[in-house]
Amino acid sequence: MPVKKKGPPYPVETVGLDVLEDTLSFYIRSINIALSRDLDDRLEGLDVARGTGKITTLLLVDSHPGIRPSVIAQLIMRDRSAMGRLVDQMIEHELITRQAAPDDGRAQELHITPKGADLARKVRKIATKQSSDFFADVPEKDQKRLLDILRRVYRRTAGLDQ
Amino acid sequence: MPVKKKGPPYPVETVGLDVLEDTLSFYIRSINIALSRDLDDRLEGLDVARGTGKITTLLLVDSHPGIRPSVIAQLIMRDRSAMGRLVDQMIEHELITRQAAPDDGRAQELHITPKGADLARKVRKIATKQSSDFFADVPEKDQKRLLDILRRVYRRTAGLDQ
DNA sequence: GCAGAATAGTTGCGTTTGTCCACTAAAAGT
DNA sequence: ACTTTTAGTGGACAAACGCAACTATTCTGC
Repeated sequence: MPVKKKGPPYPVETVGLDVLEDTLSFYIRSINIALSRDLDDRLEGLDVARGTGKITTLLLVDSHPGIRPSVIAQLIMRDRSAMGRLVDQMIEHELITRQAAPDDGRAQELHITPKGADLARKVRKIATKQSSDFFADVPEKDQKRLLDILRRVYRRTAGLDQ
Repeated sequence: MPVKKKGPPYPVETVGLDVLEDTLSFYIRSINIALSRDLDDRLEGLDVARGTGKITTLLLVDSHPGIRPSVIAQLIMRDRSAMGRLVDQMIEHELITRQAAPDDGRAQELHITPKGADLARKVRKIATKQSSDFFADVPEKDQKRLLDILRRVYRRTAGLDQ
């Protein structure tokens, strides 16, 4: 007579995910969590940690001198108040500077500092490496495909197209 | 002589995303934000709102009677304390119940309540609909492909394979 | 040139969320 | 028996985000 094994009624490996099994959003959400953790680890101590929007901001300011907070806000899908706080932080860390836009009294222009430019260089390396590490065992072709699809979805969602 | 137009130095539609342009993680993160918001809207008032892990928990408990908190925790990539609080909440809302596992004094078994089962039905509809709505303009074939790829990445990340 | 609408940014507030750590109890390993 | 591992709990803490209200500036239409 077979002995009834102990242990959870549903061992993790065997649990079906119900309808979520076929739901893109579930995977996106989950992978996002893992991705964020992994990235945070790699950014250890780089005063750009918890890099939800800091990274994008840093890179954008670096490659688009004078870019405005509200533009970045839209790209990273945050509201202006959240963006403002982000900018405050980064100024505090001396990564960027803020000045009034010469031609529009309401707006600001952001610029990178030397320290910020330095960090941007490092971050670029880290970000690309993490992305390729993380998806390393996905065949090259699929990665490209994935990238294309997601880019399109993103652009539409962020209101960049049409 | 062309008049210098006013407006941001870099209009949103034209901003390049620097290296992030080709970084899967960036898109995943961004799409995740949009996806979460959209889902929250659709769950308006369904006391499973802010559905980071609630939805998965609800569906899993519904389809796997007696499943253990720690198993769910691993699937949704949370630590046990976060999971515990989640369970508390859901019990509060009378969606699930908690009882000691008969064969293991440390463990618990979760079961769905009628109210929870009801909600699960609704949530299943909503979750699948949102996922297909959101990715509606991605060709069917790509969706399948995307799903396959992401599922594999997820399973590996959650430690379900190997 | 003026009134009203729209836009950029700031601030306060509240809420949520999650992580870290320490602790208890039970089970498994040796 | 002794030690290690696993399941779950509870507290403290921090960070992040969104909403709403408010100011200042610019734009639109008349």
